[in-house]
Amino acid sequence: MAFTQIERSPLYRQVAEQIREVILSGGLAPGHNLPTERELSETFGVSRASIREALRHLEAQGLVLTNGNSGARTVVSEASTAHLMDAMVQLVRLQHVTIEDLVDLRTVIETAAVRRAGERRDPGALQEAHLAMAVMRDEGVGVEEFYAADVRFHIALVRASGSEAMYLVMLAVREAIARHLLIALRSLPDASTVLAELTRQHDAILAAVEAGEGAAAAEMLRDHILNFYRRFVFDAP
Amino acid sequence: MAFTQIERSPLYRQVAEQIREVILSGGLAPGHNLPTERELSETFGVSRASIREALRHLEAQGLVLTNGNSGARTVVSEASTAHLMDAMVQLVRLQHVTIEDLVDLRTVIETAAVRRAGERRDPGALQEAHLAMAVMRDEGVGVEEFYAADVRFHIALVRASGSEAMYLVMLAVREAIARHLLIALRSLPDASTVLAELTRQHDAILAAVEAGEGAAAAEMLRDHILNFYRRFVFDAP
DNA sequence: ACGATACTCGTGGTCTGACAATCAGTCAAG
DNA sequence: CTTGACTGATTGTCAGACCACGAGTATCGT
Repeated sequence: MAFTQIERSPLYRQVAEQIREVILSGGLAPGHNLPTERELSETFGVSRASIREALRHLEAQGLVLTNGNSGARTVVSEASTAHLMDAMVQLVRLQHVTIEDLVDLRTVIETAAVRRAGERRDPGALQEAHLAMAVMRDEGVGVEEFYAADVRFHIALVRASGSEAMYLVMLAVREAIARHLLIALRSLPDASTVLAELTRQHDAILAAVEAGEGAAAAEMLRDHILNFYRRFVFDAP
Repeated sequence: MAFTQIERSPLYRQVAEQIREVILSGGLAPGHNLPTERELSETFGVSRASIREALRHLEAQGLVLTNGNSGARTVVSEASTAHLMDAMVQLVRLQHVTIEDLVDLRTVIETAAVRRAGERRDPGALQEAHLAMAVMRDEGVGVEEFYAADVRFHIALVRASGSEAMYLVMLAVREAIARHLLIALRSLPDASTVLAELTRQHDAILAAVEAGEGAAAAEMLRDHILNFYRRFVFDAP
């Protein structure tokens, strides 16, 4: 008695699974061409239609990418964070995760990152933060530009922590939050004074990081984030 | 001079995008049947092959799901975290993120979560943690079972924080780490003493949370995680 | 009247063969 | 040396067909 349930999965899924495994195991390096659809069709012994469905599956997972044009080979994709961000955005839009939760998570990750950034003082990433500050300091800056610079600033801080994982999750979280944040910023009555205040806080945080005072920077950052959301986002649905 | 790149996207992508947007906007509730492929083919004015490729795309994104068997309708999926986890696992396997980074992120999130859990003391989630502890306390428990219970324990702690976002990211991070952790556990020379030590630490952490001493729990948790990885994982590639 | 059996119909899964649009070469003409 | 046309290969798309399967529905024996 060692009978086991027969599992039936469609061909396209089996094909996708095999190709995925090869790519993840490094058997197919990023940037290289996949075999042509007709070749795959022959080697797997299934029709080209099934191969194509498998490729669409892999495409959605960000593992291969097609140029959209006819006549261009399908290629193994570079490791990309785009669909991680998509996945998170999706969960938010499906109401599985609330904005409050995301802001909470953002605060946790970002304060921890800033604390580390204070110890490392990565000049490259901090340089990027300074560039973003320059944009925000500009008097006549529009709300959209300011927001873009704000994201760059905060992302640069996390990147300065040296943790790729935190950086990734931050990207995803920011993307998921973006919509709400922009709405809040656009509906500000006296935008310029608020933006100036945010800029001052940014300045202080960045200075603390560069002085190696990570803990102080983290403290300011927490207030910076929480105050903003409490004042402008959560009350304005 | 305002030329913009001409964008050409295949039909299957346009179809997928439209359907995706409808689902995310709530126009198609989870659990409901999608129109049949032949109907979709007619309403979009494209062949069934293109419709199917679009469906494979959505399937990979976790938005729809097919029962695998023929003769079963395609259905709008419940919001699921599975492909968020997949996305993260993928990035790790493609060497875009190191295990050290993930452990770092895990520590940050988990300590923050425990701190909150100490304030809330969610009885349901803590009950789950106790159940996991019972398994780990069993003398004759195997390494695999212990690991599964360990994951349940830590996940329960994060869930007790009440933050869905942290819970999600923790799930993904744990999944991505799992492989390495299991290898480390399996290769332990004197497993039972190590497991007993881990269990004692778990006990102390859980007790601190239930006593409302979140900060103390967070401190112990940090040591618990970092010590383990330093001793058994990082040195044993 | 009622439970079991057989049948029909619609669905997704798969295949085939075809054609169009496009790209990467090659190669001759200016 | 550049330009343009030609060739072959590749992806994108289509129409039409068939199969396996599940859910009703009708039929039949009791």
